Amino acid sequence: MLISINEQDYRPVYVQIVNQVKQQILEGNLKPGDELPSVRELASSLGINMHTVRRAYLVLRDQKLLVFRLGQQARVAKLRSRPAGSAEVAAVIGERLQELITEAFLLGLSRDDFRQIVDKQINMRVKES
Amino acid sequence: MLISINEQDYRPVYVQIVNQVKQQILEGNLKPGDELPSVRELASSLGINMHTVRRAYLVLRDQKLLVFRLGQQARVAKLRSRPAGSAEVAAVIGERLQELITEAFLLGLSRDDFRQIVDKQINMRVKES
DNA sequence: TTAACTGTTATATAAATAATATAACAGTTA
DNA sequence: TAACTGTTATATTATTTATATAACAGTTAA
Repeated sequence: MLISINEQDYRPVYVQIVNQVKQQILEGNLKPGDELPSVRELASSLGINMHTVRRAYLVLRDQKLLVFRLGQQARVAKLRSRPAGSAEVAAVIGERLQELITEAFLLGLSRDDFRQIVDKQINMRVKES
Repeated sequence: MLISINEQDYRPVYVQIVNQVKQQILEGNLKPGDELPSVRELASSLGINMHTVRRAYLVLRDQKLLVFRLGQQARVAKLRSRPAGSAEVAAVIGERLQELITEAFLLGLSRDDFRQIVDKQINMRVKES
């Protein structure tokens, strides 16, 4: 599994891991039931502490993306669709999107520039929606 | 000027201020040359320390969005267009967008859901692009 | 000139978060 | 049994965030 730490990234290491695992799941590189590398293994390959990896996994478990069984490695959870969210989810995403749009426009991008990037990113890595 | 601190927000207070000032500039509520509230004034109205506000202002100055003159309040800078960025800017925005898209899709949104939110947010508060 | 406001600088400290370090324990698997 | 899982506990370090005080220099208006 491809996970890497970017020293330049201002975000905590464990957050970077969380995001990358999510990405892998979305891309289909990690499918429901797949085992994740053990916390010790991933930690040693990244040159970081076991507990930092564990923290990332715990976040993912809280978000129902991973499941644990005692004595076994973490696995990707069955990704049940979450129809409940739609309205609230849209609100949350919308809010975060607004900040990115602000950023983009202040950096000189136009509406169409932005929409183009959206389309590119949407079609790039996503298996199916 | 409307600035508020959200205790629930996981981000540092100074980052929240930075984002909200950017938003105000983009919305046109703050125009080039406009004075910002003094660090002491904004701090006291938010119930936080002067230096926390100052830190936010310094970030905005580094990003060329504010200008300072000794003894005077911070002002909104002339927002010169930044044609230099386009390619790299698109890359940066695209990267950040990808994470948001990942998040959205894992929460059950469809491509069209997402595009719809984009359009809504793009047209909502932006004066002109 | 004074008074009251600016941002600036310096220093110190507190609080919270992030990351590491060790160690032992319980369950799983071969 | 041996070697691997995650789990729990505790302690420590490092970094970031935020606060607290105080003094200083420039601006502005009375």
